[in-house]
Amino acid sequence: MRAKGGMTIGQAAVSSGVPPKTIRFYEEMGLVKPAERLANRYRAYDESNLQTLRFIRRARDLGFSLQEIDKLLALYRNRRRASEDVKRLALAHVAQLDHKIAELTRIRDTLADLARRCHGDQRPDCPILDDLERPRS
Amino acid sequence: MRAKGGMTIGQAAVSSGVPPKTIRFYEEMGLVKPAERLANRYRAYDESNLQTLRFIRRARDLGFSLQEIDKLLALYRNRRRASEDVKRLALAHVAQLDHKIAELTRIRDTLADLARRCHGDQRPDCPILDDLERPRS
DNA sequence: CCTTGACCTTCCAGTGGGGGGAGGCCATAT
DNA sequence: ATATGGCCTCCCCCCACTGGAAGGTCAAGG
Repeated sequence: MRAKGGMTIGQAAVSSGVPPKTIRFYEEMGLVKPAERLANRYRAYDESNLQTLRFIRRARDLGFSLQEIDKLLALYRNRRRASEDVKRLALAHVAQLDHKIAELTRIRDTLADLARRCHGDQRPDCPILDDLERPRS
Repeated sequence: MRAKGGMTIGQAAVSSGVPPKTIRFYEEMGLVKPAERLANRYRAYDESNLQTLRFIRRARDLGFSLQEIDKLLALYRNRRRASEDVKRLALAHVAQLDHKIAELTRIRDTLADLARRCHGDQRPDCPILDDLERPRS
């Protein structure tokens, strides 16, 4: 079954860190181009495909969306890219992250404060429920 | 159409901050009990329903999942609840938030560092793409 | 009386990023 | 010959909604 540099989807999954289901999903979404097929219809992957999958995996770990990754891949493959374009994408994502972190932190502090003021005993009085119940103007 | 304390789903939506679609969704999910119906099959809401919807809205704003809100609502309605139980739910959620914030912050710092080291000009060299390309052990 | 427009109703589909599992083919080891 | 296990496609599920289509209901205006 195995050609010289070829591997099945399972091998590619182990080697790239992207599960088989997810690889098929990326193919269906058009994020990666359809894999070559062996005579038995099994998908075949080589080092080049693997590199792409690892790239995607790392980008996902850094929180990029699949849309953003699509753009990153285009830049990655374009030898005449301007690093300016990559940097702009990255900084936009940093800004998104900052926004999300700020939002979660605000929520976290509010909730921690409410919890701090809650006795946490057998009595029913609870500032947390009081807050949830209180109508907002 | 309007009974004394009754309002339509649209009025309830404005007054609670929960959109009509979402109210129906909560009903279908069993998070709120099915609304009373008028003769014309329109859902009817009173102050009590409104209080529940505002409670849910606030809890969602604080990042609780619908499952968690279901538990919070049960505690809210139980006059013999122990504030301990509410506090435990809240602190578990704070812990989740802390975990998420730490993760996002780690990603943010990694990405900001890569972007800082990228020239961001017309040249193709880019530490960000270099990082994404690099195989992980 | 009729139309318009703003409501309301139900049902279906899609979002993002996959996971689980059915039912069937293929490859290898016993 | 058969038992495993990997691969194939296909469809459904998750979360928490959101949008849209098709149709019922109601008040106001001409």
